[in-house]
Amino acid sequence: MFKRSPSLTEQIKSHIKEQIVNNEFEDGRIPSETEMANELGVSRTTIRDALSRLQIEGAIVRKQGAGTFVNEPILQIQSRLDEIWSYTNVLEAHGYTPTVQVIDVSEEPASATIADELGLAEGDKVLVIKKRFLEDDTPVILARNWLPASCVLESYEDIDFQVPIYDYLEACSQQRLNYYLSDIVPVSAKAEIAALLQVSSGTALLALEEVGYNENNEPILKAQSYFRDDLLRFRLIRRRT
Amino acid sequence: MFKRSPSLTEQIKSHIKEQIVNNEFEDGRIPSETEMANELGVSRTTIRDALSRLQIEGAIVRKQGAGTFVNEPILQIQSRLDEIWSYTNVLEAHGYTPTVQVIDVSEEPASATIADELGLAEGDKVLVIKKRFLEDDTPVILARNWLPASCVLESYEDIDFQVPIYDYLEACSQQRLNYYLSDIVPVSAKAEIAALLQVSSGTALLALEEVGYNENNEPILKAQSYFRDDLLRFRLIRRRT
DNA sequence: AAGTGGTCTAGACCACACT
DNA sequence: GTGTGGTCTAGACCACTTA
Repeated sequence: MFKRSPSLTEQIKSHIKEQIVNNEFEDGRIPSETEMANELGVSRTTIRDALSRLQIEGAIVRKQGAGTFVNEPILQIQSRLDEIWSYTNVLEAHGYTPTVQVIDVSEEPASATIADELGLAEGDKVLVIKKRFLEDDTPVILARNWLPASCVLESYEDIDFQVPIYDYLEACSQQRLNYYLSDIVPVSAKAEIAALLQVSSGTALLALEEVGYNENNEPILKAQSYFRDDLLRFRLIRRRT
Repeated sequence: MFKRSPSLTEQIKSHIKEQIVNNEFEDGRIPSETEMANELGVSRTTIRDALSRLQIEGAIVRKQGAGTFVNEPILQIQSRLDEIWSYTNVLEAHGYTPTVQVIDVSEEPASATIADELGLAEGDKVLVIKKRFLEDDTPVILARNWLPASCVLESYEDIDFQVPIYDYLEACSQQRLNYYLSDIVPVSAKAEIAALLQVSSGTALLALEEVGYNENNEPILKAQSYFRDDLLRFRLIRRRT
């Protein structure tokens, strides 16, 4: 029934996830681990691994002695702040069909702050990319990215900056963006930003100030993003630790 | 070397975590799974379970073929928004020794919004608790909680509301708070809130608007919190999914 | 080539929840 | 008591990194 690659566990995870979203389980109760293991012809360990991954995602809850259940409220959330990656995808998940505007691309010497955050020397060249995400001519997100010019292999005029920044990084350097460490900051829109987002000056906006790291935990990217709270709201699950 | 309870896995997790925080690993490299299994006299599965939990916390990274490593940048973060639970603990982690003020406790009929969010009928009694968290007479957090009066077993005048709200819930009802579903909202401080947090009106504040759920995914608590961004900043890790 | 983490099996016993 | 998820074992093979 299942092939070798991707892993059995991953295939079974997808299989169960599909049944969940199709609402195929009575009362949100998922069959017992032993039952599924027999049914699908794999060991219970494999089933358990698949369920563990779904549990981490928040799709299910397990209750010792009682059973495993679909986690309905959490499945409803469209934009979990800890899970967003591409802004385009976030907007699509909200039901928008977004467009991306590249406002400006320039090469600048690194300020002391940016040099410090990216592990560069002050004055080293950095590439600064400004973008705007809109839906129906209404701006929703404003983003600014800084990355070391040393990682840019080709002339940047030739490049399509509409692709997500991490795709660009992977393509033009040998770097792979692994995770962001983000500060969550409430701000009052200053004139420049207010104009670009078409809100009145002083409007409360949500901002992310973040540094992106590669797989060796080296900083490779700084980003600053502003979100219109009236059009896009982020959510989060806070679990007991 | 290890006892039966808590589980072997949990003991080994703590054991490794302790070695990590004490910086006992050369170059942040953790011994191989096989090595630790032999060393500690348990099966490799048990070691792997312990490491998996540390990985979920973000304390380590595993690289197939290479090894397991301490995740230094993530260990540095003091206030991860997805991990906070008690505000008192958050402030302590920031190096403060906070005090808690109970501003007001009252019983009110539920508005339509609150009734809807808590699964009550409009007009049902709810208990409203307002608190303020300070450090050295400087207010840092403002919190308001709504909970169904029906779950309050005793007269609320007798109760010490300084304890975290989830402790109170567990004590006075049979409910256990399992997780919050939180909206992250940037706001401009209105006069009343600005006064209580001692900031000027219009200051950008971070707010959480959340609903707390019990283990059966039933809403049992509504909360609204305001944070002074200049004194307390939340962080988050955004991983690739 | 050697060593690492990733996957998978088959089986055992325990702790807890239902009824 | 019966069935559930939680823990744990011993062993096998695979995929990948490193030297």
